[in-house]
Amino acid sequence: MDGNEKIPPPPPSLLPPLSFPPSYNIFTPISLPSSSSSTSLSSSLLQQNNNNLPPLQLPPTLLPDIDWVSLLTGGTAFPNHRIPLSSPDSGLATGERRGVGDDKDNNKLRKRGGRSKKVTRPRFAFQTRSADDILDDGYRWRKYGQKAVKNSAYPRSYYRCTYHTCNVKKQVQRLSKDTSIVVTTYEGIHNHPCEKLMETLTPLLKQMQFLSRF
DNA sequence: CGTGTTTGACCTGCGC
DNA sequence: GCGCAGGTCAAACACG
Repeated sequence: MDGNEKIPPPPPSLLPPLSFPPSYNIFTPISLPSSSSSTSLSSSLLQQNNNNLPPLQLPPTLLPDIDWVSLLTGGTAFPNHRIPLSSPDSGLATGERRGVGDDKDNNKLRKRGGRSKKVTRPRFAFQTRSADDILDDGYRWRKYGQKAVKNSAYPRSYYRCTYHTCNVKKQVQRLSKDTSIVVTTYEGIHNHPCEKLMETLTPLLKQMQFLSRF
């Protein structure tokens, strides 16, 4: 892992198109409440969506400030919309359980499941108008749960990043009031580069390095 | 066989 | 204290 690699921030005009299927529209980030449990977070998020749905389909020029360096090195793409909910630590919410390997020593008392009392990881959400529930963000995700949500005809799906040292999770839920809108909530920050983006960018960066010698 | 999905059970926090 | 709702686990299963 070399998140310290010096990757120059590519100018937006040189950015490769993200590999979103044609059905995707531009996403709209949603500011999450700064201090709340995950429960109220979810409900307030839905409330916002139901009552005050911001207009989607932002033109590309109005994309929110995306921190491409952070994105490529394992950070979040939306620093201005990231809401740190508590002190930045290793990132596990209270009562949350990691994989078998890292909690067997001193966390035996932790039980599985349960709602997180305090979310200590940065969370950010955005809406996507899409026919597909899962948008290809370049990372690999493993689904670990699905739950029916009250007052919603559609279940909420829970995903975890499959990178072995990465504990980023995301929730995906389709709005019942507007079934064309998918709300994706990310929790945590990737500690590894986005493979797909790096694949796309590597030739570009090499070319830039080559050209910069002249 | 490795990887990812499905799904019922289990656990916890919160509101009443 | 109890019930509900949300979040997670893990065995079983599917698929390439």
